[in-house]
Amino acid sequence: MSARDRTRSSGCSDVPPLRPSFESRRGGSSWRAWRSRSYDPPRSSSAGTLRSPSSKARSLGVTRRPAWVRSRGPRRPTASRGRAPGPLLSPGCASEPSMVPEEVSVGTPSARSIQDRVLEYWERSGVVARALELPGSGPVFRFTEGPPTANGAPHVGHLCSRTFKDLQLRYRRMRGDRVISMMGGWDCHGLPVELEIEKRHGLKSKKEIETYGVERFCEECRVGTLAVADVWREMSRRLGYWLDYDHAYRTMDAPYIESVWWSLKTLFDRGLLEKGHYVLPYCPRCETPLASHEVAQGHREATDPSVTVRFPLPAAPHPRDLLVWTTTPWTLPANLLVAVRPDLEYAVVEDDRGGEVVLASVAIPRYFPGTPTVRERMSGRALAGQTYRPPFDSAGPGAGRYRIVLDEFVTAEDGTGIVHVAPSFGPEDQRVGAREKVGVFDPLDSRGVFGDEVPLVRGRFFKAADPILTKDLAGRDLLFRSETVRHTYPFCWRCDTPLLYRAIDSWFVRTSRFTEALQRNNGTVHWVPAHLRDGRFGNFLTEAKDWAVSRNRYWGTPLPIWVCPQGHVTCVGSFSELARYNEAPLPDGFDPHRVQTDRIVFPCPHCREPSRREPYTIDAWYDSGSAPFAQFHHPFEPSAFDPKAPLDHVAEGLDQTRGWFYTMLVLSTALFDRPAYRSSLTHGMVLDESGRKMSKSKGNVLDPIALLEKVGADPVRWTLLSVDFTEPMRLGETTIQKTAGRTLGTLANLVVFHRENARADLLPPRWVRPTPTAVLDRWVLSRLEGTRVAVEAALDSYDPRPGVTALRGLVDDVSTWYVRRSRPRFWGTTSPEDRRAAHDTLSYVLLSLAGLIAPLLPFTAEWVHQEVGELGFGDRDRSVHLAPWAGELAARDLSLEAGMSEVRSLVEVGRELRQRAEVKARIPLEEFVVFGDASTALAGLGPEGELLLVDELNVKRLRRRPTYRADDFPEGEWVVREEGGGVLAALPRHPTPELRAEGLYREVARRLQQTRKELGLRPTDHVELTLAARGELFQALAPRQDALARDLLADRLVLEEGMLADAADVRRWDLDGLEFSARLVRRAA
RNA sequence: GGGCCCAUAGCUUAGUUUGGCUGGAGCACCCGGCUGAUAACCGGGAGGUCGUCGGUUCAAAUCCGACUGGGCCCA
Repeated sequence: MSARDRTRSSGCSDVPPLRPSFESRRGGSSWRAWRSRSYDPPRSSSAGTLRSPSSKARSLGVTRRPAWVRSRGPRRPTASRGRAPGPLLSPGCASEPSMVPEEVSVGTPSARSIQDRVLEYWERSGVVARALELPGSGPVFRFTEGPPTANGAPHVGHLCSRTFKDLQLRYRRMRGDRVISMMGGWDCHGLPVELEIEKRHGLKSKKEIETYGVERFCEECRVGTLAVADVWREMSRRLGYWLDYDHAYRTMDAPYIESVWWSLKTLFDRGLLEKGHYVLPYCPRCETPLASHEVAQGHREATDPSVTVRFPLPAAPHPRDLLVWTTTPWTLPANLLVAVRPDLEYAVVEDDRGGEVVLASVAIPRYFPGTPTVRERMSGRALAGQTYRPPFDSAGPGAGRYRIVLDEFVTAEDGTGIVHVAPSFGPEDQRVGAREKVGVFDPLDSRGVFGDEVPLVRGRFFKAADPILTKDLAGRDLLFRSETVRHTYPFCWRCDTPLLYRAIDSWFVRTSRFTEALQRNNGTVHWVPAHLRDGRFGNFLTEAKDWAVSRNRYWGTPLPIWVCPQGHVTCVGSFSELARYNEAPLPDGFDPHRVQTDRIVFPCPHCREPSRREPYTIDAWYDSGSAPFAQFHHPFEPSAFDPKAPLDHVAEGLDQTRGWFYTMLVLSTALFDRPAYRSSLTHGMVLDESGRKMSKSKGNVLDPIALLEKVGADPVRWTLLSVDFTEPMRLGETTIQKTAGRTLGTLANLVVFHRENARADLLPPRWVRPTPTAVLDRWVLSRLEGTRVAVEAALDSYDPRPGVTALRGLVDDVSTWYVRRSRPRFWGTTSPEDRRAAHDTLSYVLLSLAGLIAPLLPFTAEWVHQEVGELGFGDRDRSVHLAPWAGELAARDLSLEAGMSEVRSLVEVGRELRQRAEVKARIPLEEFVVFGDASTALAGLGPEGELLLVDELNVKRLRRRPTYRADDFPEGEWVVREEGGGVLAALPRHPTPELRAEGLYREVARRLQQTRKELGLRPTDHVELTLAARGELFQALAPRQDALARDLLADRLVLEEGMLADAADVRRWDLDGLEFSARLVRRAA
């Protein structure tokens, strides 16, 4: 099935209205039926979201406000208990005391249990597939999943890139963009796969592979390549990374390869694909050259020999030797020339055995401690042309060999300023050798082993030859100095074998011919972080070297180039073209991989002599760089691919600047003359918690699936979004708990609060925009809208961090101010209308918030959406991830937000004053006085603002005064807070006796409530209470017996002066010296 | 040797583009409060040479330069 078919088959016509409309579901039996459906217990036992209520837990919810208890309807049974719901009361009956045994959901579910429940819902209801099939009606958003190597296990770094990719995909889907495409992808070719198979069969070289059988080998590669695909899918599932894995593209599929062939042919036709014989990094184990971006992945610290060798000058009047420095003694048998820098000064220095040595003047201190005798000084130019005796005679005589030549590449920063040139083993060496026409000499075979030309080390691996050669030089008195050096040396990025540079036949993409176009195209890319564009990545482009794309290997896209004995080159760009050249149809089910393709020998279109395929495969990075078009089998099938349109977004780790980001840019520039992507997000490496790189040898590798399993996906996501992801970041359980726990925990608590309070009498959730009047409501909605704007701007600009900061602030404000200040409203202490308003506002805020966090925290968002929206995880069409992105959510009122900030800072001032006056919060004070500007700012919020302050500070009234006069607030009676040279606010030092009594009453009531709770009483249980107190406490309680009886649901209350005699059921308290005791028993029903 | 980036409290960070009120948060810590979000919530406190030095400026975490430490890349 083609991608196009997939898009068409989405069955979009039956997609329901996206925004769940509560109104349309209200009323009548459908509402009730829908609700009861929501009680269906989760099927999976692990999906229990809510802890089983313990006996203690069930007893919570004791009340001191009977009115509230009476107004409260039946609670929902806990889902985890799986019981059928009790009879549902209509809203009209809700004011009657419930006859249904109450069960209380206690505690806030963990991120883990939320995740389990949500995953279960998504999978049961097919939400993922539905989201991926959303047709979209907006602009096209182009995306390509960078194909991971399908046989390497994912690591935690992949969690990072996938979090960023997923949030864009979710956001764009919610915006209604047509996302092209969400296909998963697998990078199936190349050394990683081959290595795996080699290991499995103990194959150690290409020769052994050939013996084993190339066809068998490739077949095993094919089968083995997706061995860990399931691990990747499981990681994605747990992370909530939604991608179409059922239709993932695979770089080994014939249509994919055909597209790659098309691109190679296009490059070939444009003269950008050519064969050359150049010095390349070469892996002797894999027996193939590598590209520079592959080498860049494998530099490592290593210890190597550092030898300085005498190259005698036979023509000199005295014994005189050139001093030549190298860290690769094994290249010395291949030496053909020595190079010096023309304008550099060289010196002839007396050595300690009466001879002379030649080296750069600046290098003398490196080799001679004191002040050696310098016999002569000359420029490098003057040395040129002299011949020397090579350290080994392996290469034999040849025209122009063993001369001193001039070249600017020589420096004297290290070594002696005299460089040995082995044209087969270094890029500069090759250039110089070619210029001097001395030919090449390469004594190594394809496995890096010395052959007969160097008997001393015949059969030795090149690295193993170093000590033998060095020892031999020493024996012949040619070793001037022998040390070791620690430096970075390249190793094969897959098999960890030390690489060597050697001249070899290879096919090249002539990247160096279009570096300007690469830079131009890169210049249009929106990079996050921005500095990469002109910094690291930009610099890399200016130095782009030709790309060696051919590999002397087996399992890969075969290079579609056939050559005849006359040297005519035919590049084949499609399967049908191949059949045409071959003058016969291709076999059914043609597999373009090596064995079948290698068999095809066709008559050369120029001379009819047999053309055979160049026996190379290509760099797997070329495969992945082709993904944007090859996943669509472009240009062979009509598809959503547009040659003119770059991808809108890519996101990967920093290492991919050299990898996928680079090869995509090269190919898009060469093929389509445009950038490959409009925006690119790059994240740093993920380190362990102590900041070390994760590595197997250190044993600090975090398994991504285990991590998700343990702490949950959203905490991981939130952590990655909260830290500076552009730099290396530490990640581990502790970090995640610390970083993500707060916001996610608070949000979950808000939802639970909403369930336990706002929804208590079956007020339906509020999906539509409320029209608030209360100042708190207007304020929180304004904050919500501000947050929406910030999140949207952040996601639009591909850097989610400002949005994350804004969301964190909103959650904090809703919890610590809106809900806290609105609590009495929620339990109906104010008025039914106000209660409704608070409920509507909170449910609207939470539902809207669910939408805003949906791209970032898909699990939490779904849970909030389902819980607050009372959807019960029942309706597959009403996932938050099928809902559209919100437009304007509420009116923004910046002066209101500023005024509220003023109130909140005044509250802090008031609390500070209370603390200084040493009056507990529970004891009311007469008034709070505010002066000057603060007073004016407060006035802007009107009486409601004052009320917030009065309530929060537990004072009887607020007084606003334009100025402070010391006489009015004597120090003995007032505490004041100064600020900016004036007095900001004042608070009485002492409560009035009446207020103190009121406070004492509340102290006692609170402790008795606690006792109710401890005795396991339910909120509706009535009690009998006997209470005894002395002195001031008795005086405070005596006039408040009715209130106490009401608050505690005490049908009988006896208050005595004195203390109750000790007994098992008598409790005593001591309030700072004021004692009281009580007997509280449950009244028989 | 060249280039890019990072450095704010014990930890994670906002503020740096566009210089300006005593540099904000959260976690952890200490003290206190609340007890119908409770293995939660709230307040207060302590904790900062904004890596170091120098420059520009009336004014620098913010702009410029050098250095130190760390990360990455190239050679």
